[in-house]
Amino acid sequence: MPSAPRPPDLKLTGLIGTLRCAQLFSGLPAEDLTTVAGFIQAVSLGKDDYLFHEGEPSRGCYLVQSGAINVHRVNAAGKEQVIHVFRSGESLAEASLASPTGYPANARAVEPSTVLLIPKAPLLDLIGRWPDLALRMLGSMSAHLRVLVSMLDDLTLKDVETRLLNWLVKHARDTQDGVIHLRGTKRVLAAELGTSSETLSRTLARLRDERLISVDGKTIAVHDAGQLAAMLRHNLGEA
Amino acid sequence: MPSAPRPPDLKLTGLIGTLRCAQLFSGLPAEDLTTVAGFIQAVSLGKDDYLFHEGEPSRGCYLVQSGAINVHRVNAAGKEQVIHVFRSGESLAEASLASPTGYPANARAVEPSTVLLIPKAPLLDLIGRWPDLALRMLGSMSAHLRVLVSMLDDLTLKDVETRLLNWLVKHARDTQDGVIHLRGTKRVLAAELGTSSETLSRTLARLRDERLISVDGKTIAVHDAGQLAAMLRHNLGEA
DNA sequence: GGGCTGCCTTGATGTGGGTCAAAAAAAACA
DNA sequence: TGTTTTTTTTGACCCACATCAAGGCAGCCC
Repeated sequence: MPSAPRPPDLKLTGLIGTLRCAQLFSGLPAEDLTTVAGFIQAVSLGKDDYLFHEGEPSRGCYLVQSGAINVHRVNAAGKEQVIHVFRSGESLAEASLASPTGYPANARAVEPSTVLLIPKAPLLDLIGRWPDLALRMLGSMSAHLRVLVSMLDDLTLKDVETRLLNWLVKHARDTQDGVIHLRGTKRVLAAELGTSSETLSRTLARLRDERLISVDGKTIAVHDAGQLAAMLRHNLGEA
Repeated sequence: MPSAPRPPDLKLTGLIGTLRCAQLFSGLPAEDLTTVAGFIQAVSLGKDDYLFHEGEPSRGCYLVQSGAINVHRVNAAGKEQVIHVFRSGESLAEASLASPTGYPANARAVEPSTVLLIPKAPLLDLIGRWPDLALRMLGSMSAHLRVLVSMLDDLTLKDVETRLLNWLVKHARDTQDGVIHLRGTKRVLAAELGTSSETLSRTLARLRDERLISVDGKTIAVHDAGQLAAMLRHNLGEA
């Protein structure tokens, strides 16, 4: 886990910019922002480097500056279950701050990334001076809880086609033209859906053959979101 | 959701006792405890009464005083997925405090219960004056997160034999002689394990043929819990 | 007794999807 | 540019499990 040293002034300015954009710190008075920038540490990760492992005592929580961090568990059978992929501006591992048992999962960079480590002690200190921060952290954790809860929902959706439809419908809503751009590889998406890249490939092909979507590299175009949703409802209907 | 009015003085004393025992408030100075007791509201629930439903705007978070509250989701296919059963002293729905989308799940009393509603506004106010409370709430949420994460682990325990072994080992621990008495039919157990009664029957038969258990009606006798556990570990080992 | 009605068990069959293997396509690198 | 490396796609195969269907076995009540 190498950390690249950089000219402190430039670094500081960049950091403050990043912090200002993160929902965790937006609205924090400039002077506090500088304080925060003073105690955070930038960490550079190469692809597949681990940021932390399950059970390790918590050093603090993290803010993704660039790249993508895959948070996952390895279940007793040795299979990796993706919990969430965090991208720039998102914060992770808040849960570990107040937990005696260390990090609850593993975190690994899916691509070269830089992450800001926000050490535990000064952060807890800052909460005392700026209680609003606690609220934001609660908010952020409640979002994570929601992610987990929705994963549970997804996992109880039986077949891969249904899970993929669900994913497509959900993500097509975030765009206006129904064109979804994958940020990671398809293998990562497959893992997120709890399947293999082969099966994902086949399922996408099936939907393409039925003219419901078109796929080109990392771009998936949803032709008719309504139709997909109808198909999803239909799949759920018989159970 | 009827709330029973009671003599204010006695009520107050009882409340403060409850609060002092809850990990959320233990250690809070007596005067603050009184403040809290002043703004919380007791709610009495009959069996199967709902405390809140998914999506409802948050009134605040809750502390179970007596009884048991089942927090669950209903997934798209209409199946109810239990997230956790909260019992006296535990707090729930902290996540809803900082979330714009209301409660993330449903909560229903599994038996007659009394719950303390801690209204949102004054609680947020108290956090400002006593930041340690925020930490405790973070801690409590991180515990909830862990529960969810361990549920994920269970759901990914792939085959039925493994899930059944897991169930047997867990339940055999609650008895001294290793004899488990089913409370529902085998079909219900099958549903709990996420399989069909036929497959459960076959799997039980297999374990019986290997002399690991014996089955007679609603009674399952585990001959050697250690051996089952070893088998479970073995199943998990290769994958 | 002889019919019901549930639950459990066993057999036969079909299929979703995981895995191995290898070709095809894209990206990365020299 | 060609060459390696990674990703994606396809094909072949297999297995765990759901599902359908047919008996056993109880406990019922008439």
